[in-house]
Amino acid sequence: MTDTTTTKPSLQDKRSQATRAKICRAAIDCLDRLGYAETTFAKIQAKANVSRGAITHHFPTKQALVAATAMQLLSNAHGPVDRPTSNRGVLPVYDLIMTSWTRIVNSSGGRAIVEILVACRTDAELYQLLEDSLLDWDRSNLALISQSYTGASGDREETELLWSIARNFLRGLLLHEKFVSSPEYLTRMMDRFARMMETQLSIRPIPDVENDK
Amino acid sequence: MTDTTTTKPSLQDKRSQATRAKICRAAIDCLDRLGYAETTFAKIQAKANVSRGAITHHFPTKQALVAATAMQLLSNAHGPVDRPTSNRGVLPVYDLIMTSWTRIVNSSGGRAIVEILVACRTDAELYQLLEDSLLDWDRSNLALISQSYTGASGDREETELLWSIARNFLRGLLLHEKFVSSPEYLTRMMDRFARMMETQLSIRPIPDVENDK
DNA sequence: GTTTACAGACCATCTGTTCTGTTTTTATGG
DNA sequence: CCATAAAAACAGAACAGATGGTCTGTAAAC
Repeated sequence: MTDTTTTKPSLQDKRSQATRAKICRAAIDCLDRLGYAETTFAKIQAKANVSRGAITHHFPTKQALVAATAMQLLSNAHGPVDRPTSNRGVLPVYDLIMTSWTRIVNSSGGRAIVEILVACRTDAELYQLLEDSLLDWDRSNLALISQSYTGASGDREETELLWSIARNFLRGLLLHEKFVSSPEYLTRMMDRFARMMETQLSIRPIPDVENDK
Repeated sequence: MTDTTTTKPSLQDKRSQATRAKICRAAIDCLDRLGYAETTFAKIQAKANVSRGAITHHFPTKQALVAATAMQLLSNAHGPVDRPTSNRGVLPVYDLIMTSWTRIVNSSGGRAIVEILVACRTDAELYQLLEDSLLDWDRSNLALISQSYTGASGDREETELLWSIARNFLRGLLLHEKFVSSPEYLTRMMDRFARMMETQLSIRPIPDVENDK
């Protein structure tokens, strides 16, 4: 469909991708505010200011639309791991956890992703569309982390396990957020978890850049 | 509605609560297998073998039905904390985590609860019905834990924070379960997390039962 | 005989999808 | 360069099916 060989960003493709992006952006907002079930064609249409026909033209089915939205979200979700806020060096473990929460998980996109993950559990069609992509993202995300961080044992799987644990905790926290007794309690939970992770995970010492093989 | 003063379990009340229980049981099954949105009156009706009228008689709205189901589920969700499998003494921390996963969170009821929690985030009416009950459950659950376990500092809030972290991790794990690369990886995650918790949480030493004040 | 538990028809509304036009872009050919 | 046909992007009406909620009727319990 879209030419991946970087030959020509033809006018038609540009227009097409523009509305496609508008639709996905509206979908993210709906998923965040309304949840998967209430994220309907009508709502997206109204939010994105596009016609019904435009949506159905680009996405044959609701699952296809959500799947496309998920893929776009995932590419943005490598965030604080990919580029630490300080331009040189790697984020301390404590800040990594905190930033992942505020910038990634507890954001509009992060909440949308959780809605999609939950939907995948019971929507077979959506699951099938996303299975491979999500497994790939998971792998690359873990690989990215183990480039900059390491567990006490130095084992790579150890690092990946710890980061998986952190991610799952943050996602679970999203479900609990509305039922936390006070906002400060949530802050303390985050702090306690981040301090616990500090004892298990640390920044990987400089890998001697020039002779890495 | 139901007489809480334990005066008379009248025949009518018994019949009423029987169908009510049948409906809730069917709702749990639907929530687990189909998710909140697809948990419809028709599906519940078919699964529970009751008439449409019976459902609407007991539960005026879908949110009321799900809220009632949630309350019933919560009372069962104190599980391994309440009664350890070994008849005397308290479960080791490692086993507490493992049992909570297999018996509570990753069970039909546990998955149903997560569906409800997710729905609460975007369904204002459902949230309102459950807000107080869920906060109460949270408090009593944390209180129960800090009776049998304690963190390194001995501080009660420390214990509660750690257990909250564990619960949120387990719930997050539920969302990730379908996208884990292999079942063994999930086992290793559980093991790694449980071992990490072992270093932070421990069984509270005998509280000298007679003079506790 | 009055209240409660249940039964089932009824309905307005919404949802995903399909289908038929219309406009814009692109490819073609002179 | 322009004319023109084909294809793609978009617009919006139409529709079948499902869903939550209401309403009337019936049997059981009190």
